[in-house]
Amino acid sequence: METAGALKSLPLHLRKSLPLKNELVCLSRPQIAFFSHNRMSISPLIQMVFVNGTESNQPICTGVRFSVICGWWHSSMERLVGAEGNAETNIEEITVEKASSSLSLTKRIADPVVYKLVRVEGDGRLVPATDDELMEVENLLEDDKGELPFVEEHRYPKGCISSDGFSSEKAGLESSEDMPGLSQTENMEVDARKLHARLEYIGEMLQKVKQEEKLRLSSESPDSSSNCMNVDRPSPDKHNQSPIRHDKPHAENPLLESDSLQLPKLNDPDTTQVASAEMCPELRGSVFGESSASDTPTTRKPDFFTIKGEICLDNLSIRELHETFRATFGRETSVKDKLWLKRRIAMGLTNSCDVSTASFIIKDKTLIRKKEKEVVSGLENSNTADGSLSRDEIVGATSDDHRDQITRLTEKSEDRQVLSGKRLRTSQTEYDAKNEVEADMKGEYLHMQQTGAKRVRKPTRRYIEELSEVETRECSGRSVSSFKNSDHGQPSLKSWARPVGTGSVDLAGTSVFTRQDSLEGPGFQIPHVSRVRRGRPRENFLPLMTYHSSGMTEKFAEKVVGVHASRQDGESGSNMRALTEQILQPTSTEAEKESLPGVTHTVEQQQDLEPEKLESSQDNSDENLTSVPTSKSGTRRKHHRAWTLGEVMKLVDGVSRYGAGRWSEIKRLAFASYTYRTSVDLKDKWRNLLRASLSQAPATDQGMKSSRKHASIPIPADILVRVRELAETQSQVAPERSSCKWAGHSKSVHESRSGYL
DNA sequence: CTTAGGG
DNA sequence: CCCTAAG
Repeated sequence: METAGALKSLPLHLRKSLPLKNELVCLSRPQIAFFSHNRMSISPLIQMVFVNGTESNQPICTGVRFSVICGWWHSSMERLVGAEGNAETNIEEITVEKASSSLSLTKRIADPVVYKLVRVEGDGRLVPATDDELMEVENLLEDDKGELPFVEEHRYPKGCISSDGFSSEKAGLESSEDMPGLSQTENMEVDARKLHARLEYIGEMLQKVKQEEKLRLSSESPDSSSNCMNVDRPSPDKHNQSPIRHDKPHAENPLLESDSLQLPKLNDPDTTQVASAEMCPELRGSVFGESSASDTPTTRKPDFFTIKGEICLDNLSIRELHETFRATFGRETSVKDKLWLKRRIAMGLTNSCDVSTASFIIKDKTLIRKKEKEVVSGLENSNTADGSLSRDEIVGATSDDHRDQITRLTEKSEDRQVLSGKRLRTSQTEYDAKNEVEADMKGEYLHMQQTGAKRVRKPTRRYIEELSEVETRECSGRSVSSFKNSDHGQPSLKSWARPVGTGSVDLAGTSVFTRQDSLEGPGFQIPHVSRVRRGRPRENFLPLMTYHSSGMTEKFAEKVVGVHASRQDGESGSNMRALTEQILQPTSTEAEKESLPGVTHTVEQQQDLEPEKLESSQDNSDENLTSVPTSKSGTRRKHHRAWTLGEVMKLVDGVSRYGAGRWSEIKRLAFASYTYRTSVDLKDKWRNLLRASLSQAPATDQGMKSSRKHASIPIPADILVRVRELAETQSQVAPERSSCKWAGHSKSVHESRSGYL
């Protein structure tokens, strides 16, 4: 249902939505598109689908399947996916024999291509990408936007990409620059015009939205909402074949869409108010003030829309931002993060990825940087007078340098403070840490010189103890909020309104949260949907989580469980850890639920190489349950994944080939296809195997191998034997490593050592 | 980041 | 599996 709707309503001009322009060659013919991107972090499940939005509501989806090959993005491009309006129906797959077949398709597809990011489910259904996925892609693309030339809307089928046509080599990427196409200037002019048109359009949209909101606030008349969005845009670019036009018919009734779409209620006043109130207190005024001043809803121009062509995103409420977003990109968003929205819109409007600023006033397609004007003047000046965008800005130098520069120089602006605050803070802490380390090292060095002893492994400090330390430090000190934000670039997160500990943690729930409140104040936040903006998706936001729960967990543990004192005691540690997990559990679950409505978000990547038939079934079965590599949802414990026989054999094989201890190599070479087995896992498993083989050594060839109660995989004796043999071999080859290792288990280390010496 | 080891 | 210390 939703899927179909989303697909149908696809007049989405998503091209603006994704800063793909640098990386994505988007042709009028749908068959050519590629991701010339040297990144691999996007889940292979994310695919680009080009949709030709015809007025007849019969979109034709043409998809390019992207896959990760050798860690590079590579469009395998062997097929198009055609879809009738209803995405529920099975999608017939049309194999395309490269360039020639395009003709038939092109006939039907004359309109500009718009595209939408979707996932293709296992059964072939197209599911609109979640905003998370979108963000993922965006973040990716933002990262190295500078690497590629701006290639846009070539008219040539030349780009028809064979799977090896654009290898992942950078040389391949650069070649895109040489692609025949529009001259850059021409291209940009066109683009500028489009932008202009869009801008005006958006202005009016916003007006309408405002009016509508007022109407809605004053009288809950339902028909007003349906009317008000009928925008009669005086298209200013009649001479221009702007794609906007094609968006128009669909954009006429966005409200209807918004109701039917999967997106969370835009109309929910609670959402809006809460969000605006909590995230940007300074904006409350605009929200409320506007509602009170709603007497002439007909023609009065909203405050924020001061001059034609100038939009101040800063003053917009979430809802308005949503509308703006939709007007800009032609699609909905459920993201409630204002900063994000503003950035995205700004990106779309300025056609630039460089919206590092935090003040979003868009004028004439350029971002007005409030306080940075002087500083970045060079950059600003590079914008040509006619509003076309300078290449520098688009393809600009390394974005990070740039950004940092800006950031450092402008720490005054209120808004920006968060952003720069983060940066400064990190660098500060880094600095501190470095110093500390240095001091540490010095101390240790001295110590070593004095004693001349070997470096001794410090007694492991369990993490739970560290947490308690953190807490005490926190109690005495301060700077809680800063820490909280330290890992997400976005200052304003969704605040966690509802109590987390609903179900399972009832006991703890109350005391826990009151306590937390007393520590942190009401702004207790949990980074449940937070995105790590840069870098690969991380799985360890555990530090964050544990941080949040640190205070409570420990106290709770002490009080309720009665584990007392003796932090060194292992049991206490594990208990608390269990508690931690228990408490954290509902949180992440909730988070998942919230941001992935209805879609089975299988994070597990679909392997190109099917691991092995032995475990393939098993893989599929618990694929959904397994780990949580997504950047959000955090790290729950990895779902225990039983080692299959095949894996064990592979491991043994790997050890025999590369030697025990070369876990990373084994992982790389033998376990490349098993994403879920880390080198550490291998090591652990080997250890266990070793142990098993030892314990069974005396009584080998018995049938007892399977008699283990919960041995998920009864390791065949022969394998164990082989393990033992291997172990011995290894020990001979590399004695110090393995001999001590397993000799130490049964015998005293001393003994084995002497034997070796 | 990788390895080793303890839990 | 998870976590940490040590290279």
